[in-house]
Amino acid sequence: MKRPEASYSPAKTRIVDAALALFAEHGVGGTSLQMIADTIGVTKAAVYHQYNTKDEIVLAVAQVVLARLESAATLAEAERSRARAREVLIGAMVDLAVERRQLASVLQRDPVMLRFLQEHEPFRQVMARVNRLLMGGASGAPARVRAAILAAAIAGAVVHPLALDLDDESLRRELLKQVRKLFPNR
Amino acid sequence: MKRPEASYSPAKTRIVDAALALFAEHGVGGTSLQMIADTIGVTKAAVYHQYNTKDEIVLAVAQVVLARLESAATLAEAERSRARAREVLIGAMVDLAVERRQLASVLQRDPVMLRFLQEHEPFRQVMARVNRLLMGGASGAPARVRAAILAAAIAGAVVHPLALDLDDESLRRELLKQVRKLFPNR
DNA sequence: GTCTATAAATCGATAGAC
DNA sequence: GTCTATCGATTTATAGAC
Repeated sequence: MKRPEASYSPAKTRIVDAALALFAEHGVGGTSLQMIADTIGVTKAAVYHQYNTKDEIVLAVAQVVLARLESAATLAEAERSRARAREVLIGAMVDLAVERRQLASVLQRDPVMLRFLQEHEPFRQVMARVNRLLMGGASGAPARVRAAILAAAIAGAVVHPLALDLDDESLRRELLKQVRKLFPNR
Repeated sequence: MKRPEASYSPAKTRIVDAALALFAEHGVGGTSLQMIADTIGVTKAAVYHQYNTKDEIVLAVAQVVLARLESAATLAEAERSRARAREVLIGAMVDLAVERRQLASVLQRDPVMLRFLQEHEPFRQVMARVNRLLMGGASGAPARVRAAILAAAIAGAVVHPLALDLDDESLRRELLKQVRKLFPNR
């Protein structure tokens, strides 16, 4: 990922925030620069002054989203056992997903964003680290499917209609509790 | 949902098939009628002769996708116990998701499609039946979160990068096995 | 940083011939 | 059913003033 030099100007921050909200609602492909400009109350030209292309905005949004995931991965990798590492990462992923529900949604569900993550090497590396941690040392079909379920469940459940009217704390607790059932050893 | 009268002409079938594939790759919002026309080798006007608006195409795709889910729900509702009904539905959902992976993906993950499902009453009714079956009679936070996890995990895991190179049978078996762990009583 | 103005391409959608 | 041709709106993107 990018260095911590990723300090954004107020203008850029407003653009990224607006883009994230719009991406969550209309999808990346269904969000135009005009919509972003209207949301923050400026013209398209002002947006283009900060980001030269739409792809750069998608990139910036992806960076914000993945930065927290990466720091969670780094924290998890510092644990002594693989089981502890996985536990820490899952906890962080649940916290992140619940705290900013639409953020997780955009990251792991939007088709355009998923393509972006696969095509940009820095993102792929973060996802590879996360996947390795979730699989906990194994590499067979059970571990792969379990990791896929974990990632999909966390990102998907928080924006499911059934979870919409749950308060954050209830959702966080239940999600963490039930997701732990997926592991055999307890 | 619509009556079984939903028999499509060859032309309409080609359009819906192409649209489904493109929706999965670029998202609904990122797919134009030109892209659909190019994929099946005709002009936009030919597409418009079958469907008067883009929304009608999205509707047709949603109908194809939800028709199988609805028949699975009907089958499940015929079971005697709620536990059996849930079991049957989950089995059908896993089969459906694995068999046509991108189909499940588009249905439950695309932001535009999700909006569509919420705004059209017939779709909402099917989803309400599915959710009721997944919750198995309960209505509290645990049941809600469990149902949300189930739906998100099944639809999301089948298109997760870690599951891409698994053959259908392995994926189906593991997914079903692990998803069952979410239930306390066994 | 933000604006007006505009270019060039593409969007969804329609008319009418075959 | 499919085509050519076109409309008006919207898209990404740029030039240049303030």
